[in-house]
Amino acid sequence: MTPEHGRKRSAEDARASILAAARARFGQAGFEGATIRAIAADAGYDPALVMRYFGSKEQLFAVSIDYDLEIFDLSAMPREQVGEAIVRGYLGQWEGPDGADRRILLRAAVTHPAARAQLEKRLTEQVVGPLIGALNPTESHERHEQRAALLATQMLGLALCRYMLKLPSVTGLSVDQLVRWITPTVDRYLVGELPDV
Amino acid sequence: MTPEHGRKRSAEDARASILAAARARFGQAGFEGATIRAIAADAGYDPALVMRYFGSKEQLFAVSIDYDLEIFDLSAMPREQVGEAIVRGYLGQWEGPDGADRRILLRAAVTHPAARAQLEKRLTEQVVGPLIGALNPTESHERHEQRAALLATQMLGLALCRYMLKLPSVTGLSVDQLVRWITPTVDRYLVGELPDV
DNA sequence: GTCTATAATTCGATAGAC
DNA sequence: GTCTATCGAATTATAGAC
Repeated sequence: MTPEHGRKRSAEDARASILAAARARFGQAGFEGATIRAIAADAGYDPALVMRYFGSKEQLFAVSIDYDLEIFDLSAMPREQVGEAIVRGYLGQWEGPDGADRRILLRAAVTHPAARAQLEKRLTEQVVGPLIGALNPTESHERHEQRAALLATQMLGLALCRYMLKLPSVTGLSVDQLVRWITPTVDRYLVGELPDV
Repeated sequence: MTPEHGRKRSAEDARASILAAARARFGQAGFEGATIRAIAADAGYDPALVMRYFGSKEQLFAVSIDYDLEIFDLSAMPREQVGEAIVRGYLGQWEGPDGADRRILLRAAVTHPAARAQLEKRLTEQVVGPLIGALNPTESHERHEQRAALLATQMLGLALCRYMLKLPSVTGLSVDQLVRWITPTVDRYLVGELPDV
């Protein structure tokens, strides 16, 4: 409110509103399910405005999935508590106000190549090195990737069942129950023994 | 080959070819990504034939995801070996020739309500009772559903990462490695101790 | 800057010839 | 039974008025 000069009042507002509406639509309906028209209607602007500001549906989608992922600082934490902190922090991110942003990426990753690539990149850059590498400094990079792979199957599976598919048996569990029961798995994948085959 | 009378030669053949092509397309592109035209082209028939045989895209999709799921007989197996048998059997189904059928359901479940409902129904009917209930006859039904929920997060997450997203770190693992490392998790979810919160 | 009007595709579905 | 032709609706994207 109270714009500086009345000049370019809703220019950035419009862009922000459209982007917010786009994230919501993409997150709920996926890339092909969401339409420019619906996004524009949600934001209260004309579909042509969306094209003007973002160029194309593809570029709007690219901006929508390109958000920063805050990573917890686990350096000052005892190794025994890292697993629980990760599970609880992960669930908190999905349950919180930024959960919609996460849903976009996971839902679209199943059908849209750009989203899939982004998810893979994020896993490599933000999990393998800073998290698993830091926890197991003496292990090989190959072993780090193996741990990251196992961790991904459990964590992405959790998000898939609870926030995408909304399976009643999974949504029926409390955050505390999930943390209690899944932490041992995450601990083992993170720093536990992984016997060679 | 060698049709009985030459009469109605490719009538059933056409239906089968179309259904096979539909399963492949739905599995790769999802419900909205697949088109009647592309399915017909793959099968070598006219798009109008697809409509004639299946009525609508929705009905064709319903038939495509309505396949029987062979379940392993675990009744005669020692409880300690059940976890490994499930993980290995599960991976075998996904890796085998029927893997395409599974991909349809999981991929479409993320965006299509009918597929999501079918997946949920299958989880309830084929996992909660016959598998987990049989393994833990003295536990409550609520506890059975909790075990099924945990199992679903790990198993669906595994399929998601390996066969849908094809994350390199996960596809880079061998079946034996996955069985070795994930079985302890599955064992715990199936029959292990789940402390109350 | 914002919106109207519309072009250009693409889709599912239908009617009807052969 | 199979295919040609096409309809009607929905979509992205563009051109241009105000």
